[in-house]
Amino acid sequence: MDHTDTRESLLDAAESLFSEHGIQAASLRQITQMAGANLAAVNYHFGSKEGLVRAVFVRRLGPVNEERLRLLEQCDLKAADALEQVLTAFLRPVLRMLNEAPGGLHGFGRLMGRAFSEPSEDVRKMVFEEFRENIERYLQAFRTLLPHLSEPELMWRFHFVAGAMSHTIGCGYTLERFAEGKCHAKDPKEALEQLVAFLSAGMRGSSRAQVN
Amino acid sequence: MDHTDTRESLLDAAESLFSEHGIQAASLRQITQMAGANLAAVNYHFGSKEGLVRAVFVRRLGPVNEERLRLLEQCDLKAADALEQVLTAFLRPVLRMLNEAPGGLHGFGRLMGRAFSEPSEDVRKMVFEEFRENIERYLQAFRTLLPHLSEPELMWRFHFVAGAMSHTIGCGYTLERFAEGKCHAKDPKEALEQLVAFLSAGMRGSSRAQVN
DNA sequence: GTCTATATAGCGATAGAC
DNA sequence: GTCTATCGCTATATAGAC
Repeated sequence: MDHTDTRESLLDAAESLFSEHGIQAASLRQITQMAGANLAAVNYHFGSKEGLVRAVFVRRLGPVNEERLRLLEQCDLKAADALEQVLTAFLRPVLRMLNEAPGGLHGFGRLMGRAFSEPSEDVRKMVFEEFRENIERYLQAFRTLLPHLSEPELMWRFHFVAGAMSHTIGCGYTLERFAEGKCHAKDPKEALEQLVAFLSAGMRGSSRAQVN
Repeated sequence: MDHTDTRESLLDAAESLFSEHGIQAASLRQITQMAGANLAAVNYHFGSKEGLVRAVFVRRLGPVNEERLRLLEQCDLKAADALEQVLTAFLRPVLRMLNEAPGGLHGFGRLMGRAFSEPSEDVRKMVFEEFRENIERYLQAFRTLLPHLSEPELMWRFHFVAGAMSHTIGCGYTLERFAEGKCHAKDPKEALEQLVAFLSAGMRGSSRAQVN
């Protein structure tokens, strides 16, 4: 079998099994069996299980984060709906990727939803680094659009944006379960519309709520 | 050692190690060693590792969810800040519990943040069931307060509320990392204020954002 | 109720033939 | 680049003495 074919088969199988069972629980034996490859192939191509994990994330997140930066540059920050434009630029690439990737929300989506809270320090660090440039550039855009927000408020609100996105991606099945057909968590257009409506209002909210 | 002491020690150790290493990766050997108990004690007291996992979640979530229902009943749904009151009733019990539990955000918080996206179907089902009554009662309150929202909009927005909460609880370290001291993710008062300000604005947002 | 000892099984990684 | 075979280790679970 060709070098590239085996590599890709291993990535496909790993993504699928990491998503379904978790990174820790998916064994190299299962992965290589599903990929139709030999057990030793993982260490040959990726050095270790850790290397395979990294490659699985980078393959999907690399293009998404590049597209995010491209779309952000195309936003008109002077427009009345600039906030909606920026949020859409942030959210659409990942929703599109999940819609196109095999397995979608039930594949890489579930894995992605767990990425930030993975027990493994190495995995979390890697995913965070993959997002660092996006975070800085988008924070700067929000700072420009919402100059009345204090710096901590800005950080918190971007954190909540990430939370809503992450939850939508990783826990869509929860919404489906209690919505009983009223919502379509797997429809990227519906998800994007609902996310942008909610998050733009949240970002624009007045600085302080009364909490007793 | 007394029956209750061993049981509680096992729950404490399990909570701590599940939080740090993940449910799958924390072994009964580590847990029983930390608890000062014998390896066989887990199977004696909880039947299996699965039974121990369930007991760890129920011990913390039971009281939180009861308090949520109690606080919801005390909300004045006719007040101008009714939405803020309801959101506070939903969020405060879990933030208080995390502040008081040993380890706080780095203990049960991290475990809690992963609960909805756990690979194990059994764990997810159990956690979801633990929340079912809360979800139904709070959805009803939001339905009353925001009658202009369509049913799917209501579901989506409650989903986003859960996402922001879950992310705040489980991924506080992410906020701390990129905020570089400007936010205090572990301060329950600050977290609650920021959450309520953002989420109440999001819930009140107009129905449809323009998405091109 | 708690202990030791062990049965049974799976894991990641690697050496070395082809 | 792919294979077989195996090393060294850890896991959950349980049987049976105390």
